[in-house]
Amino acid sequence: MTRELFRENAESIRVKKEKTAVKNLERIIDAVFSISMEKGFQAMSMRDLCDESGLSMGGLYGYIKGKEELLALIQGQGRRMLERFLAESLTDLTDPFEKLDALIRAHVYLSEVARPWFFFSFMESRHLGKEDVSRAIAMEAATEKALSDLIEEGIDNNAFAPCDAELMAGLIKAMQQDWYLKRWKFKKRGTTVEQYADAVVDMAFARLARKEG
Amino acid sequence: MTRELFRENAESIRVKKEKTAVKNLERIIDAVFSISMEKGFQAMSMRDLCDESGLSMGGLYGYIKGKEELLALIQGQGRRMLERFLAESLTDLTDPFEKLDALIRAHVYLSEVARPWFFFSFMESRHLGKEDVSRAIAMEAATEKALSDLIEEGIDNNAFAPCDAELMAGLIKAMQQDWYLKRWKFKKRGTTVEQYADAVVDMAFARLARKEG
DNA sequence: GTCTATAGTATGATAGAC
DNA sequence: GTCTATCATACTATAGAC
Repeated sequence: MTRELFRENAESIRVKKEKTAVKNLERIIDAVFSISMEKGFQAMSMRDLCDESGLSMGGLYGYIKGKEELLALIQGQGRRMLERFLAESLTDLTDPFEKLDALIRAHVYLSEVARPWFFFSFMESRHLGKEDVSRAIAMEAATEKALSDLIEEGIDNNAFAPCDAELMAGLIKAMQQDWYLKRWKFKKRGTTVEQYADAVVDMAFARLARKEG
Repeated sequence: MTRELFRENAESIRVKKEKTAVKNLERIIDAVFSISMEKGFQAMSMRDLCDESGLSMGGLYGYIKGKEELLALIQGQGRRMLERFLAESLTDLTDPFEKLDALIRAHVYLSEVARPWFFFSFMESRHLGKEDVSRAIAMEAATEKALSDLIEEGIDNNAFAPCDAELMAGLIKAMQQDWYLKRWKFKKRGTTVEQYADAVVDMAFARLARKEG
C-alpha cells in the first residue's frame, strides 16, 4: 500500500532506496494521524512531526515538499484504497436486501480497519486545495450513490417501500460515519463493530420493508 | 444571549460599557465562526480575526485574554443555549411516538437555527482544555440520554419494539448531526429542514414500530 | 475605548557537514 | 540518507499614543 504511494510520488521524494523510503513514509503518515487525532493537522508543527516520527527536520524534508503536500499525499493514499474497495464490493448478490446488507457492512468494516484515515479525512478534507477538495467530494458522492442506486433499484422492483432514495442513502451514510467519528464512545460502551453494523442494517431494513397487508 | 455572555465574563473583559462590549463580542464570535468554517480554528490567526471582525489587534485584546480563551468562551455560549433548550423540550406529551417525534425535531430545528455553533463545536471541541472537554462530553451525553430514556420507556410500555436503546439513540443522534455537518450537500440538493426531520422521524418510527400480528 | 508600532517567540524550510 | 545549525517569516501579545 505505502509502496504504491512511494512509486507514485517517486519524483518528489529525494530518498531513492525503496525499502528505507517506504518504512519512513509509513512512520510519517502514522505520526500525522496520531498528532492530528489529538490536536488537529493545522496545529501540528513540523517539529511535532519530527519528534513523533523519529526523523529530523532535514530528514523529513527528503520525503515531502512541505506541510501542504502531506495532506494531498494522505488523501491520495486513501482514495486509492477506497477506489479498490468500491470496485471489489460489486458482488454478485441478487436479493436487494442482501445487497444492501453487504454494502452497508462493507463500508463499516472498511472504516474500522482504516479508521485513522477515515477520521483524518473527515476532519481535514475541508482544508485541502481546490482540486483535492473536488476529488474528495466526488469520492464521497460515489460511495453515497452506490447506496442510492441500490435503493432506487429495490423500490422499482417493489422489493423496498417507496421513499426518497437520495435522502435515505444520506441517512444510512450518516450512521456509517458515526462509527469512526465517535470511536471513544463505542469503546467505552464496549460496542463491537458487528453489533454496530447489525444495528445500522436493522434500521435500514425496517424503513425499507414493505408493510404487510 | 451575548449580553449574558458579557456579564458572565465581565471580570476578564476590559471594556466596561455594556452596549459597545456586546456589539463587539457578537462581531468577534461571528468572525470566529466564519473563519473557522473556511480554514479551521487552529489555522486562524489573530490577524485574520482582526480583519474579519473589524477590530484592531489591540482592540481585540480588550475582549479576550488570548486565542485559547476564545474556544472556552464560545463553548460556554452554546452550552447555555443547549441547557435552556433541554429544559424547555420536556414537553407534556404522553404518547411515546409523539414524544420521540418532538425530541427529534427539536434538535434538528435547533441545529438549523444555531448551525454555525453546532458545526464549530463538533469540529473544534477536541481541542478544548481538559475541563471544557469533559463539559462538552457531558452535554453530548445528556442530549443522547434524553433520547435513550425515552426509547427505553417506550419499550417498557410495549409501545416500541424491543432493541438496544442506547445504540438506537446513538444512531438517531448521528442522523440529526448530519444535518449541520453536511450543509453544502443538502443546500445543493434543495432538501429543506422539514423534509430532513421527517425522514429521520420516519426512519426511527419504522425501526421502533411493533410488527403487527 | 481603540489604534499603531513593536517586542519576543515559534514556525516552515534549507544549506552543508557527516 | 540523515543530522545539526541557521534563516526569513509570521505569529501572539503588549505598550503607549490618541
